[in-house]
Amino acid sequence: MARPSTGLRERILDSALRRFVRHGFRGASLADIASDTGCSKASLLYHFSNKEAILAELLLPISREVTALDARLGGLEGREAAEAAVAGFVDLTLRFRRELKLLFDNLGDLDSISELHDEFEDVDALKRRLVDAMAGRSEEPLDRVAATMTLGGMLLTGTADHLSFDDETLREALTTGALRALGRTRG
Amino acid sequence: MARPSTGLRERILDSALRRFVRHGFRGASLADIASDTGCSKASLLYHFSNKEAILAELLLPISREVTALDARLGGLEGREAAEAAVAGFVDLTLRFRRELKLLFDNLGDLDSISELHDEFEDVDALKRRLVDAMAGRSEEPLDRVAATMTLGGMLLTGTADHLSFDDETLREALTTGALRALGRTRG
DNA sequence: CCGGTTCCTGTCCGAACGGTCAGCTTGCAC
DNA sequence: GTGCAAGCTGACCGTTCGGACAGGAACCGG
Repeated sequence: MARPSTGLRERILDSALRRFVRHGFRGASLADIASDTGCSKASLLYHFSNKEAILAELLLPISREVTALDARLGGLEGREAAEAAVAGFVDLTLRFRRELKLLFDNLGDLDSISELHDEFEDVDALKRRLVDAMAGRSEEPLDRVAATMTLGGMLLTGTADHLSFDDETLREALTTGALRALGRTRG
Repeated sequence: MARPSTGLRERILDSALRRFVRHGFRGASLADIASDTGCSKASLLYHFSNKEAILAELLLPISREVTALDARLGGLEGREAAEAAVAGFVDLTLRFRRELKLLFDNLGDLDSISELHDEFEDVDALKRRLVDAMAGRSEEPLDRVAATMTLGGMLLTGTADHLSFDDETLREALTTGALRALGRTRG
């Protein structure tokens, strides 16, 4: 179970990510993560000041990427916004499959985690802006629902164990499906 | 907060559903639900044998409906299967918005809840069959990804607070979006 | 050989959890 | 009035959780 050769800290993050995604932040206990890693619970808390710090470190990279994507989309309108949002989100989905699910599945818990407040202040508002861009700034129900569907689909697709396709196939399928749902067939 | 006029049991279920959806089954405590309902924690456990029994009762109606839908789709193939799956799932989404999210968000916890085993034995397999039908029994990556996207979109849409459309508008938008994503434009 | 730092752990603790139980109140049948 | 069942509760219990802490082992510069 334990592979003492690699850094313990990295192995802790790896176990924690797996446990968090599977059982949720609250559902995964430090004892679980410790036994999965092959070290003691006290050892976790030597490397990380507390449980939230582990989550914060797992979400740090993707939080930066999501924020950057949000900023990039800020100046775009209509079709440009929609296509850029889809492309950007597909990219994030592929690069951070599990982290993305972790982020959005635990939205409710996040605002009680002070350490993450510096990174993204309001994840819910961020989500709304992403949906807004994906809908091409349209207020039409169909566009907004399609955008929400697309976002939800990405999250589910990223961690669906029954979708064992390689990255490029998945990217192609996600992009095509999203643009279709949004009524913006490619070309 | 408390409305003593209505039956306490119904109010408990109502509070529990809200709390479970917002914080997850594990994340919502009996004390939370009790204070939300306006009664004591002991009172909850007078009406329900334990915490899981509350969840079981909340999920009972939708579990029947999902199982029925699954059975109905069993004999269909191709385009028929896909369209029936979309129509059926859109219907479920509209009728059980929060319950549907509750069901799929807590898949991991469900198999440790013995009381629900009689209703649906393997929720994960059920989900896979639904995706299979929605993909029109196709093995193509695009179809399967689109089906997964559609399913994920329904779940997110059902509880998205920023989609305040009436039922018929939402039904139309969900159906159209799903069929588009699946490459089966209506007609 | 020695003092210090780094890494790691066993053990303990308070808080929060789900759940139990004796007992209180109310209402109703007789 | 009396007995009894239903509805409800405060107080309590065992377990599990996140976290604190003192100390051991290994390494290293002097």
